[in-house]
Amino acid sequence: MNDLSKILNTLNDRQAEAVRTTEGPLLVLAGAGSGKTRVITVRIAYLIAEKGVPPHNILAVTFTNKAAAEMRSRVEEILRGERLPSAPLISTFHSLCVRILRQDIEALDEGYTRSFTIYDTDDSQKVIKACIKDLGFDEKSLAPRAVRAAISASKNRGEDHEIYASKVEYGDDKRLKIARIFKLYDERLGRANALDFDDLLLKAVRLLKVSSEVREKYNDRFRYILVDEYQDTNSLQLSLIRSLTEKSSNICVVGDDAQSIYGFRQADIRNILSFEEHFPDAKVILLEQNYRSTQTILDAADAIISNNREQKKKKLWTENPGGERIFYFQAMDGESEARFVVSKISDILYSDRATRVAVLYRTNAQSRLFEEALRRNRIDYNIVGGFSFYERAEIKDIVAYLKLSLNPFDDVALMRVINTPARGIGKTTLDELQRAARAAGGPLWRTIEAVATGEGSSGANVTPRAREALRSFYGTLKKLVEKANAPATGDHPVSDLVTAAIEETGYAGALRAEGTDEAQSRIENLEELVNAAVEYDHQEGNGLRDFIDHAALTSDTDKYDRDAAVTLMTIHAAKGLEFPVVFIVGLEDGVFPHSRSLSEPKDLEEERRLAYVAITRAEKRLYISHAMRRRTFGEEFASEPSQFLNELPLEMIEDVSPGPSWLSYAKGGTGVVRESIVRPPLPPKKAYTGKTYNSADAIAEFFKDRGKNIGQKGGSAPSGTPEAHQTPFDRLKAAGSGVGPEDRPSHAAEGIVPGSYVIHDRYGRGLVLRREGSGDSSKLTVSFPGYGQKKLIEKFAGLRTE
DNA sequence: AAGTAAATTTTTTTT
DNA sequence: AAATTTACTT
Repeated sequence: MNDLSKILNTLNDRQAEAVRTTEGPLLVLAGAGSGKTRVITVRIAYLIAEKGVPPHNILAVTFTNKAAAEMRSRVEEILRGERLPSAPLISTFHSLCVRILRQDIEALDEGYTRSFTIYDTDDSQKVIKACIKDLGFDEKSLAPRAVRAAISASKNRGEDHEIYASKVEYGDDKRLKIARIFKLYDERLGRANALDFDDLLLKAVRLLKVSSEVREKYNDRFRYILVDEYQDTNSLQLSLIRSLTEKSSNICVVGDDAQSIYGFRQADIRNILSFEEHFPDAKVILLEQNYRSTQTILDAADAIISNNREQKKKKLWTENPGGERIFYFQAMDGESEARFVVSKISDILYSDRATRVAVLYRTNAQSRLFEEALRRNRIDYNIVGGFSFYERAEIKDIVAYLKLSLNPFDDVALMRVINTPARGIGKTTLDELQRAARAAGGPLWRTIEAVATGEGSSGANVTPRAREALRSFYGTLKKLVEKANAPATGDHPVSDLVTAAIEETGYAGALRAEGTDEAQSRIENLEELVNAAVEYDHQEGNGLRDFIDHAALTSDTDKYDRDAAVTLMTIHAAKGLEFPVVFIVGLEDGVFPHSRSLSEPKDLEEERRLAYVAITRAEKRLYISHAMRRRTFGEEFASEPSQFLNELPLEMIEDVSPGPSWLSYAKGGTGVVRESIVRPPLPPKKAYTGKTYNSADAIAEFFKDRGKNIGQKGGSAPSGTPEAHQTPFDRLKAAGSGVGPEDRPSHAAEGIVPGSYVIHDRYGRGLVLRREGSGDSSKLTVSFPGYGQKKLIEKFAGLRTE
């Protein structure tokens, strides 16, 4: 009996069926922790070893490099010892498209050549910014960022600028402008022989549509296709898959609609829900047995997700024991939350050095507090996301030189390095060059060439000094271009080219001359880049182009070290991973769920799925925490517990907060009245300026206020919410404004403190952010979803509390 | 043209 | 609070 059949025997019936169903369309609906990756990897091995499918006929597509790398190594593990004639292609959607386009983009006949450049988000935004400026539009009303997002969304729906323009409604001035920017942007990208991230998909899809020859070629090549995380595919990705499966229809997709969390990238959950319509005669297999988590954790996840309307009913079950309850911690502020998490991590690592812990947050910005706390305690950690190696300025500079050496028409790269290091080519000169290039309708490089060589008319009027500087820059770059394009016989290794870009451009020289610590660390980073190139030369050695593509398409997520004891990352980045111990932090309304998701029920459901993903990462133990106050943009705000907390059954939560907490309130309402229930109202934000309850003064203040409230007889319960029928959420919310249900004042006005909600006749429900003044002249700043922040005179606004 | 001070912005989530 | 962009000197 060989290894593979041994492995097959360890699979459950459903999993084995998914592996053995190799022909025709197959949808595997795989719940969290149901052994999805195992099924995919064993299936690939099965196709090769059992069915005799040549490996290069197999394509597996993932969303992230991390997932692709993981899959590759696990397939290798299973097939260890087998001698294979070729390797299956396991790739992300984006690298697959790059691969196709590098081969065949010329068949698209849109003027692009195989040496096209890839623009990252940053590059695109620069082009868009320039477009806005050149069209004479106002940057205030048309933020480059927002325009980029609109264009990207359009492209991900498979719509180019013409379709976008055709959908603009009459009189919609803003979209009309965006349509014009969109058009100009695409023209400029075309002229620079550049594709943005979205174009990679868009053009590949179009190429397969336009050229039956190319389509046939890849249909013949990829006879067995697998797609991971299918619930996250968008319409472009669906088109791509459909084009590639015209002949074989051996398409296996794996996913979980409950884990669809990329709607913001136009992922369309209907792709997985309608798979059987898109691919007739599809077979569907459900994987519902969870091997990862305790029953408690699954129950918690189920409790959250069952608040969603849109979902395919699935019931996860496990043979694992019930396990511990979920630990809950309420922190005073973000810092104390981080201290709690780190002290727990410290305990956990002390008792079991081999365990792995993850801290999961909604946004990257939240990582800082945890990093600081971990560093203070000298605990090593691994952070995923945020700033990646390839995003560092010095790395991007050198990569820009390298990109230019392959495609000098890349205007963005050219502008990036033309005066980096400083060569005396200033703003005046650059403006003039850009103007001239635009007038000539050609790339910047041509204009510079004309100025530097004196051949032809550049149309640019530059000072003699600038001309001299340009001549020298032109010479430097020209040499780099020649080196990169040297014939294969005298081939330069990539590392040589990288070194040349660092040294011969004067880049390293300028840094050394600086002599600061920062410059030193930049030099070290560049050394690391050279090391990466040396490594690359040893391993793959597919030339400079591949190296640069790799840099463009690699996010830091594949730097993820699966053996690290402590990992910090966003919930998005954690998808597909599992950890014995998980901390979900920042469970506050506005943070998680994110404030931008509160107004649309659709968005809120996606946040809920995100919560589901977060919870189901945990194997044995789960901590959830939130802070009462949090600093954002340097200002401190009162924050409320996340509504998701209220969706958890209280009996499965264990409170480990030091004093009374929201949870005590919530539980108190179920019959147990604790003495410590009464808390002071949260003072208006102003009273805090600079102070925290850590300082002695503030603690004194705390007790002073506390004394006032104890024994105070509360008024009637808020209208429409009889106490007996309060939901846990209502109870928590009452606590959220620092006012227990018993203590709520009868007059609405006095209940309006920052952090509480009010109802306005016109704007509806809003969150009170700030209160200024008192009595008749008091003003409130209230944030109304859909209307923004409003400043209201309390006396005239006619506000009601809930 | 380059360096400094002041003003403005930043936080979803990712290839 | 930190980082980035713009406006002002030299």
